[in-house]
Amino acid sequence: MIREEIPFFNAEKIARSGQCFRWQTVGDDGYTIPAFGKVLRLRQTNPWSIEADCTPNEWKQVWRPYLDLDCDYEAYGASISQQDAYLQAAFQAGWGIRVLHQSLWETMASFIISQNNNIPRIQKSLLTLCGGPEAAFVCPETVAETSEDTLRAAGLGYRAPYLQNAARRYLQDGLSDDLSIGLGEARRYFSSYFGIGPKVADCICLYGLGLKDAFPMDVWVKRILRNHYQGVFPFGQYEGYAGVLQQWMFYYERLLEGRA
DNA sequence: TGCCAGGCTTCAC
DNA sequence: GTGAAGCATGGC
Repeated sequence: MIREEIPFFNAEKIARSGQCFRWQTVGDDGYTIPAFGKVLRLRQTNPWSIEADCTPNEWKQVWRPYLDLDCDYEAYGASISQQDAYLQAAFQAGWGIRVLHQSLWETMASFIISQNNNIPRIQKSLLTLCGGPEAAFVCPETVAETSEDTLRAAGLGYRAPYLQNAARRYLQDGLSDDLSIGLGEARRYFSSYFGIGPKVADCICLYGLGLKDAFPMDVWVKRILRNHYQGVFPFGQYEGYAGVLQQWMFYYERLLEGRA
């Protein structure tokens, strides 16, 4: 059992932040977290500490990187302009939300399915595809060989061929979690997939590759930029971590609308 | 019941 | 390059 104090971590908000779709709640303060073929049981014992049921080695090798625990999120928050009342409020509301570093394939598949979709339905489709809440994430080999009709039956609708195509290219191009690539090249590469556009490509860069300059613009974020930034976010002030701010704003906006 | 959803492709202009 | 239509289907 791991017991650790973490200065900036809120499991409940992370689970509701729309970056992962397979976390399950257990009781009031517990979560089962499937990732990288393993399942972690994690409990938030108070606002600054957690318990997790894994070995110290697995904690260090798998879960600390996945939860991005070596990154100083307080410093990101402290850098927010005092003049930016909206972003300050989003930081307060999103306090404890870290940007998960997920497996590349899981991120690709999850966010291909997410397009023009709602979060409960994304979760349901992934549950069906993976075969259970704690099952390993469906692998690209399986998706590549599954019939399009079967994928449609999992609730993917018109996204079924997009996912199948992505699985085949992932395999053909020999992708893996070790992929090392810059943001510009990654955006161009993933946008070249049939069914992946600018938004999903940025989700892959941010959550799957840990490129924190990626800034996924979905309908919520576009609305925020319209209403609070005259349509243009000040990326220049937040070089290297604008994607983290995007995560807090996304969560905050949905919280205000009663959706988080 | 109708609108919406962590958008994208296609086609007209 | 920009804008609108069409897409599947459950959630609210």
